Amino acid sequence: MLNEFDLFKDFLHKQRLRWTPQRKMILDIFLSFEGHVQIETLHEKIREQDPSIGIATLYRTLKLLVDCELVEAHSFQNGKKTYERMFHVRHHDHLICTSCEKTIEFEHPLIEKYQVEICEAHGFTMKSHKMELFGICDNCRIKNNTLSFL
Amino acid sequence: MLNEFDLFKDFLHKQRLRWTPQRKMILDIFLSFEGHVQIETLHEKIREQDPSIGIATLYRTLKLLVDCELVEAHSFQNGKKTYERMFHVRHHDHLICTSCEKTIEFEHPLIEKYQVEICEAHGFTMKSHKMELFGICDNCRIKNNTLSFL
DNA sequence: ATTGATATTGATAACTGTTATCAATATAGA
DNA sequence: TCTATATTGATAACAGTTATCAATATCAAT
Repeated sequence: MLNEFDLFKDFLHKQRLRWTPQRKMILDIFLSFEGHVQIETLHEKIREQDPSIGIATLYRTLKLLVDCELVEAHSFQNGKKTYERMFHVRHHDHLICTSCEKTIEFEHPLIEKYQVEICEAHGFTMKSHKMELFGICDNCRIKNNTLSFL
Repeated sequence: MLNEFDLFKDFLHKQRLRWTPQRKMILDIFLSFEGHVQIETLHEKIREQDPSIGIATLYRTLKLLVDCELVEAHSFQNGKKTYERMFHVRHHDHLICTSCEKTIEFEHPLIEKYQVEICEAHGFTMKSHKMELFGICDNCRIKNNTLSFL
């Protein structure tokens, strides 16, 4: 059974790149997080373990991990990128309460199917997708109704 | 019938901010584009009409337009933001090429229907949603295949 | 129309996240 | 062990964006 380390090693080997302690440590620490991770968060954790590792190496290694498709990069409004594990993780979407920020994860096979169809119809090869539904959850709705009498 | 200019004026007035020729011109030029517009594109067009307008004013005005919900800001991998008209525009989702960043807008009524169902099933009242499909467009796929023979 | 408080402007310095440069060092195949 | 070369950390450079500031424009009150 393949794991991320073997996949990364293979990838490096095929590209005639090298397996180094720094790359091992960065992958190790990256995998210790779940969901979207920021460079800053990774950098802090890495410094704890070994302050001698430079920030450039972190960026370089993440780029390699993206190249070998173990990791996906996302951009957000504040200009910072986040990195997300892509291997051995089941895809899911998010339902987000705009009032209390509670999030629920869900999957919907039919929606996934249509997404692929849409991509194909436009000549795209789909790599990933992101769907976020924003609304008001039961709790908040009831709370708001109650408060509106005040 | 309200238009963008009136809405923006109202918004500024309520916030005790001022209606200026620069703000008018920037909104005017922004509306002359469709879909996603980059700061750079706007800046070029503005310089044609009035080279004295500074880039800072452009950024400031766009921020105001986002605040009053006439415009939505998006971030992409290359670190640049794009701005999208949000008023008098039918809701749509995005298909984004991760290679050349081309975006295509689409709608899918069935997906919208399922989204509502999912929200209801979790006791949410849906307010809005965002769906982005990431992939490789035809052009980039062909280009990459060709280059891989070199 | 004039006034005056203050919001806005353009120029540009500063800032932030990321990438490129480079000399010293580490890696891995022979 | 040896050697070609990939990698490293420090830091300069870079790009997009935001903050600063003195001069100017706006607009409500007069």
